[in-house]
Amino acid sequence: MDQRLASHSEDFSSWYNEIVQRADLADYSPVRGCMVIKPYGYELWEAVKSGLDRRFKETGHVNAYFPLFIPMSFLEKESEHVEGFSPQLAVVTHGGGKELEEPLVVRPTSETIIGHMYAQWVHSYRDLPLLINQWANVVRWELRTRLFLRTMEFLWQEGHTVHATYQEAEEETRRILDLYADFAISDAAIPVVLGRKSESEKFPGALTSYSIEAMMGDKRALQAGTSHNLGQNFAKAFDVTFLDEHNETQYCWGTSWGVSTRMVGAIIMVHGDAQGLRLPPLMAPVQVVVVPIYRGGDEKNTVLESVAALVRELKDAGVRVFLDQREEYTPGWKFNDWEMRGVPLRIEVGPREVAEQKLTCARRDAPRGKGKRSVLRAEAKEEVVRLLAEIQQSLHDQALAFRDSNIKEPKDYGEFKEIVQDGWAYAWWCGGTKCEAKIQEETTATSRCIPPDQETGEGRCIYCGEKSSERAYFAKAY
RNA sequence: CGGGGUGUGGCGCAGGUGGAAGCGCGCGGCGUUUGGGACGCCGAGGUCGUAGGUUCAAGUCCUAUCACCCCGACCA
Repeated sequence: MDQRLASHSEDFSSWYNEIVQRADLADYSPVRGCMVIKPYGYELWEAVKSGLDRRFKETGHVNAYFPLFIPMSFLEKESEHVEGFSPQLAVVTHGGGKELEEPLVVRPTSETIIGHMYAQWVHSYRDLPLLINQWANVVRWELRTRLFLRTMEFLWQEGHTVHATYQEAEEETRRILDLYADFAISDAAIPVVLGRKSESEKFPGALTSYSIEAMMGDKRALQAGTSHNLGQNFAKAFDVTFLDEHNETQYCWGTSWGVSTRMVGAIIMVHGDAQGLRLPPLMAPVQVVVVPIYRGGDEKNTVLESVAALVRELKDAGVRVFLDQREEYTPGWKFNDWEMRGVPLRIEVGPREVAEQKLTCARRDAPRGKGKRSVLRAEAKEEVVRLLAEIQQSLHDQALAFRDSNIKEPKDYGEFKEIVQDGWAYAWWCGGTKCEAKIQEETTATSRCIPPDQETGEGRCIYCGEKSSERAYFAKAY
């Protein structure tokens, strides 16, 4: 096998496809567009899950599970929703050897079936808010797929809440958006921008959609999470009503929000470099790999003994550490292998280290060959914990610097067109669907989101020149 | 669905004008090795995407078909 990886800077797309497979994250399935998530990749997903799940619980949400199959008629109850999703539906028409009276849709998202249940569960303002999340798989018949970024079946969480007022629903939508951003930034070390989606980019059936957007290593944008204010659309379609304090029947106000296995793709594409993955310590299945180095049998015993104590000590400190004792590979081979798998910190222990009571630590976030340093054995625990925190921060800072240096504010449309060929544009925009469609047609870039709380002001739409009160990010997106 | 490309051991590939299926990596065994992708010897592994056709003879030529990948449109 050619041991070099496709060029990160020149062929990002191939680099991504190769690294996903070579780092053992996922594999292609026999079914087009689907993927097999391998243990190392699944551990990454589990890190995403636990980071989010903890935050959901802290904000009062509980988990539940709704069925995979949804009666076709449910989808049809909300017109924008069915229009948006019908091209992407997988439909079961037969079961038990017979044609079904009503086809069952394999859920592309669960607003409808959850709306149906909520109609039965909610009666009084005292039942509100209802804050439920589910971890599930969904299916969308995508035309063009890519491991983790867009597969026909993917794993995600979908939160579905109902509230007594518009205000509460809007607050929930924004709370979750902030929660997503906090997870992305603090845990995944991905600096995201957040904001409102344009009319054409919003979720089918929503009043308002918000998203977090991240810049990948090739400067394209990736929507890494969405939060929708559904208004009363689904409540009206499914008759989700409650009696308020004045004994009057009201429709509930709903939200829904999701983050998927795509987040794993984002982690790969934001942090990866020419050598392979670079995982933020908080996400990394293996935070520290220990590579023992020895020649003869005597050395081996001494080194392994020393290393065993080190591993125990780090484990006790709560560090996810792996001892690479494989006999069939040389240390050099292991260095490359673990660099490709993105392990944040590598510790090399040979006779030299044992004799000097030291460790050699190599940071994955530093340029290749530059991150080695010597650490006193006695200070191993403290140093490792400190280094991991430093690496977490450094990966974030590198991604932030990269992102910010590739976002530019165009003065005119000519400049805009150039900017979005290789970066993001932050530009005044009238918000018009026509302008956006034209921009997409001429540049293939789309609006990513309109940040809230932007400095107020007035400008001219980058495309049509009309007076505009808001700016939006525009970029080519995945 | 439009445009481009590729199908040959597990992976990456080579196989002008038809004439006994090869190379590298990986894999198994034995031995020597081990501080940035070690080496030697032996060995296993392929109905050349599929179906037709031309021919004494097809990986190679013709026809059809399928799959996958890349670039767009749909999308988390």
